[in-house]
Parts: sequence; structure tokens; C-alpha cells
Amino acid sequence: MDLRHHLEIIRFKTVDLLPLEELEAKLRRGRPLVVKYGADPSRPDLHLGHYVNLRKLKDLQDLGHRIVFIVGDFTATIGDPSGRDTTRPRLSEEEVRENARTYFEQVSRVLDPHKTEVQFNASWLSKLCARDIVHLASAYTVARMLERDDFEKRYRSNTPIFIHEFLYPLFQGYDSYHIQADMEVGGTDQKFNFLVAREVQKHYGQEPQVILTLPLLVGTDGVRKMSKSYGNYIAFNDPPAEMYGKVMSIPDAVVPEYYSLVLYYDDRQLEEVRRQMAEDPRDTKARLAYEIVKLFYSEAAARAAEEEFNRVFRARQAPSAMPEVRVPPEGKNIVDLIYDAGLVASKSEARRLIKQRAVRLNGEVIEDPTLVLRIQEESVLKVGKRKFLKLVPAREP
RNA sequence: GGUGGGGUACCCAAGCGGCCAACGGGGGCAGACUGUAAAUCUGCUGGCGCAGCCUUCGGGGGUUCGAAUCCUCCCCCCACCA
Repeated sequence: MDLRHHLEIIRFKTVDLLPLEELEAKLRRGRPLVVKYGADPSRPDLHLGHYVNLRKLKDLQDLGHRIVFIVGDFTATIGDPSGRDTTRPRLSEEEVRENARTYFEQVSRVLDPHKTEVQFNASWLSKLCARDIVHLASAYTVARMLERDDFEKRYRSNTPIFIHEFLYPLFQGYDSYHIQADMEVGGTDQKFNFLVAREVQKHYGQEPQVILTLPLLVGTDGVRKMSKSYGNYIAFNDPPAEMYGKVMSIPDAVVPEYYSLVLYYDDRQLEEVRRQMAEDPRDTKARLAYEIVKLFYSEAAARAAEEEFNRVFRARQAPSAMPEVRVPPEGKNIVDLIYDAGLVASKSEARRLIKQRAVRLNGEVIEDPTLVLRIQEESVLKVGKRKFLKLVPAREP
């Protein structure tokens, strides 16, 4: 493959790819690049936002480059004392290892696990002594640290920044140095860290890495970036129906973005998507949902998810499968029933929902929270938009 | 180290002795409308044995018939000065 074509593949969908000349020089040597990807050991639940990065790593892997996953167990076990969240748990070694395992298992759905390396950064970072750390810290200045936009924002808004937080980018940079990274891949929010890493590598007399950043996928709210902490994410591990439903719930405006970043559509295809979006937004989004489920599961799963979705939300019928609850012959209070089934967090919440006419039995609104429910035959209880229970009369033992 | 300001529910933010389970906004949930989209309107958003009760306003102690509100000690944050 010629260099131009090779570069073309690498560049697809990237925001930053720099410095380009350095990348060309590295490629020209004909050696596989060491590509670094940082993994957060506290977040084993991968989502579509991660997928954007993994998809790019897959490209690089297919081009013959070496993917190295760095599990940040060092910082995870030290814990981050910033913020008032004193309860934030410090992960134990076993937890980190377990998280890394499930993480890697999910990664393997995109990358070839046999060609992907995993390294734990505590194995070298924990060996640094004070002298080493001072030396590392002299690779960068406070002024330049404060250039990072979230530091800058916090500085301006008088939110504390702790010294060790300045250290983290440096440690990440040290990781790059340690594995002799040629390139680091991540979201645009990582750009600063990646650039610091270049300085660190130079500081140690190593050729700096090339940085490759990808757009941040917007979450299901259509506003903020997809993130577990915002609760706006679609996880690799979401069951097909859930995944399908979540895609359907994204705002129209971001549909083309999903086509672009998740399905990897090129500009020509995207133009077509936009045209269809104007014409038939619902079906265009449905196709997106279908394709995404297919990507993570299978064609059959996608078809099933679609059918189920249409059944429940378009035809407004009960789902084909739902949790079953037995109702004793003497009946059971409706609030207790909803609460015991785990549909709500508290009985007060159950009462509230009833008051708001959000609870239906076989389509009939239940208004009385003191109701003792008795049933003769199988019934369907609907709570809110998407929670269903199948009620079964319990027979005498 | 000094001086001043501040810590209120998921987040921001009012309240500054009883009318406070705590204004308002955001977020979330629910209902109507719909394409589980957007927009809009409405309601809710600590818990329970729910017309009542219990727990909450950084933590402990105190004053008072009564405290988020006053006093006191402690912890934490911010700004300026050093």
C-alpha cells in the first residue's frame, strides 16, 4: 500500500493528526507504529463514545500497527482526592484487574485481542522515586499547565486545583515515554494531555509521539458528550432492545453525527443521510438504530429489536417479554407491588406515579394508591413510559 | 501566618428564629401532544404505616417553647495580603 493511501485511512474522521510530517517520517521507516490508547480502569462499561476511538484503533491495527492499551491502575489506586467527593472509592488491585478484564473483553468486540497488548502503568510509575518525579515535573511549566481549558476554567471560577492534578498529565506522558509510543489516540478532550506527553518524551530525549484525536460523540441527550457520569450513554453491553430504543431517543439533529462517527459513513453517504433525514426522519433514525444493533450483535438481533420497538412504542402493545410477578389470591397493594418489583426507588415514588396517572392495568389508569389489586387472569401493569410487569395470579400452593 | 467572604437537596442558588421538606433555575421523572425526536403546556422531584409522622441545610455541642437561621468549638473551600 502506498503512503498516501495509508495516510488517507489514518486520517479518516480525525480532528487532529499532527504533526503530519512526523507521522510521514515515522511511516516511511516501514516499521509498525506503537499506538497508545489509555484505558480508565474505573469505567468498565464501554459505550459508543469509546467505540469511535476503538474503530480508529481497528483501522490502525489492520494497517499492521501495534496497539498498546495502558490501564491507568496507578492513578486509580492512588485515588483522586479533588472535589468534595470524599466517598469516591479507591480501587483495590483486584478491582482494577477485574475492571481491566471486562474492559478488554468489551474491547475485543472491536479489536483483535491477539494483536492487542495491555500494560498496567503502576508497573513502572510506582517505581519512580522523588528524584525521578522532580525530574519529570521539570518537563513542563505551570503557565503551560494552566493553558489546559479545564484547569483554566477552574482557575478562573476559583475551583481548587491540586498539585497532583498537574502531575497526572505528566504521568500520562511518562507512559508514552515508557512504551515508546509513536502515536496516541483519543478524543479531542485528550489533546492537551497528548501534547504534554510529547514534551515529556522530548525531555527524556525520545522522539515525540504523533497525536490523533477523534470527535467526541454526543450523548443521547443530544447536548453533552456521551459519558457514563451524565447517564446519556449507549453501552456495548446494553441488550439489543435497549440499544435500539436509546438510539431512537436521540434528537434528530444528531442523527447524521451518529451515522458519521459510529457507522463511519463518508461524506458522500452522509449527504444522502441528511437528505433522507429531511424527508423521513423517523425511518432514517430507525435504520441507524438497526445498523448499530447489528454492529454489536447481529442482523437477527437487530430485526428482533426493531420489531419489539414497533410493537411497544408504535403499536403501544405490551412487550413480548417482561418480568413476572405473582399476585396472591387475597390481593396485594398496588404501591407495594410496584415497589417490590423494583420498578421504583421508593414507595413515595410509586405513589407519585399513581397520582400522576402513570400507572395502568391492562390499559386502565389506576388512580387509587390504596388499591388492593386482585386478579383473575394474567394482566399487564404499565408504569410510566417503559416499565412493564406481567401479573400472574398465584395459585394456592 | 493575617484579613475578609463562604459551605443549603442531583447541580446552581435563595432563605438568615416559627408561615421551611426549605423560593427560583437546571437536570430528571410523569401526563397531554408525538416519530420513546424537537418544541410546547401541566404536574411532580427526602422517606414512611402518607389528611399524620420521621430524617435533612459541612460536623459536634449549646441557647430557645421552637433553629437552615442565634452562640460556641471543629472541619473544609475561596479571595486578597504575606
